[in-house]
Amino acid sequence: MNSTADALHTINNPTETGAQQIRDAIREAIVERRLSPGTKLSESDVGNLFKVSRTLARAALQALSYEGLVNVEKNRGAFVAYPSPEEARQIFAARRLVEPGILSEAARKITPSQIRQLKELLIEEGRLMNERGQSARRAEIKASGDFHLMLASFSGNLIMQRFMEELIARSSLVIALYGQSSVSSCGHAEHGDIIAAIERNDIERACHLMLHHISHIETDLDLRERKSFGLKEAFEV
Amino acid sequence: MNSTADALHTINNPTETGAQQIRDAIREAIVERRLSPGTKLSESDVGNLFKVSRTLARAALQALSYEGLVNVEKNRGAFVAYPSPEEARQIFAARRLVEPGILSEAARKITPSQIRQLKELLIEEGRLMNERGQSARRAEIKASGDFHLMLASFSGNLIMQRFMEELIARSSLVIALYGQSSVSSCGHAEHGDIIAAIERNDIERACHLMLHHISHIETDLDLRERKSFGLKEAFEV
DNA sequence: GGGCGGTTGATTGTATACAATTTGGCATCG
DNA sequence: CGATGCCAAATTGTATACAATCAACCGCCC
Repeated sequence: MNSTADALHTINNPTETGAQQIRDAIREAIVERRLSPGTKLSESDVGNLFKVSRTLARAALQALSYEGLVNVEKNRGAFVAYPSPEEARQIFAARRLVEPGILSEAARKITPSQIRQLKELLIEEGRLMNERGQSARRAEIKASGDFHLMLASFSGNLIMQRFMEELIARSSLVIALYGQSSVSSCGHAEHGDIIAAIERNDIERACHLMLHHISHIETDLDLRERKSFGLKEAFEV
Repeated sequence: MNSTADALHTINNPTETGAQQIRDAIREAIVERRLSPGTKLSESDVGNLFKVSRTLARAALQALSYEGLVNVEKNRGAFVAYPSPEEARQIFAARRLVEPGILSEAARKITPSQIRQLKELLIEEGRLMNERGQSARRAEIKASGDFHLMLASFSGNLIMQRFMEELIARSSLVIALYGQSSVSSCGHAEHGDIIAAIERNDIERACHLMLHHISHIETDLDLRERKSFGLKEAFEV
């Protein structure tokens, strides 16, 4: 769709072995919320869906479990992760812990061209915000995350970049589960403020804004233990 | 060996499927430097060694590649990771970025019992430092890393804990490759200073010490580009 | 009628078999 | 004698087959 954002995901090996393509496809489906948390991903089904053997399906699911997007339970199967409120809190705590540092590093070495890329992403994000439809909503979610990912890539640290990719993907899952308003919208303005602070080289301020931004996202969640998990209990009560 | 430290690694599922045991065994071998960076890990060999099929061997190697301890090259095989100087720098940059935050969080909620655990680990570390022999050296390396891992576990954030495990393991690889003096020794005193700072609740100071500690470890590396990697260039010049 | 145990079906765990790709050597040719 | 191209061995990529485990259902016994 937008080549600038997709470029962020081109950190893999040039040649992708089948399993990785499947992994990427499923991850995208999870992050874009086409697959609901808790959904069972049976190896056979995945294999049939992608026209490959269980071997590759299994490998893809294993890979996703390392990223925390899928839980595989021994002898039970793989399920789209269903983060507990506690897990959700830890994900955002982790983001508060690392994102200021990433932002500082990125801001320190950022080029005008890169600032322009950030602004383009911001515009794209705004455009999608005003569009209607599921597909636009998905793209908006993705663009919103890509802002943080782009900063991570500008930091020049591949390890932190990979970690951020994991955190952003898991955040998306959490928002899908516990998000209340269709709110990621309010994040848009904050992204703009952060860019502005970076541009005038006010790193301190940018970090401050980033922390608030992350907390705002988290505040908008309803993290009460509504574990409908055991659906039996829903009828027992 | 020492149950306190081993407890740190018991964050996995209670039931381990074969591949995970193999993964753990190989990881231990890499981290303890019984396997040199660059060593080829053929699927058949690994399978024969552990008396399992290639399927499980392959799964274990895949898992290790997600942790950055093994590189799998398409159609070429798996090799113990051979971090470039640039990768090494990024690993330590990542540690400087996250460890102060982890330390702050851990110090904030630490209990007297946990402080005692840290001290015990420190004593164990000192004991091993004065012993002779390869086996003691390995245990010392492990104990040194366990100090950081224990702090991460005390932070109460499983996500950061897992990330730290990856960083510590990869640090060990880097030290194996680029370490000069048999130096992790000097780290011992610094660990003690950090504990002391935590104990008198001087978090600011503890973080400061931690940053210096990490930098000291990195300073002791010889990160010059001796990439015999592209061996062509060795003759072109 | 309700709890209990075995049995069946489905799903995962593991091993083996086959296909594709790479690597090194050998023969051939310039 | 050196370079090039092809062939064979070895290794990885993928699919299939078999074993083990789990879940649900049914019948049985209390």
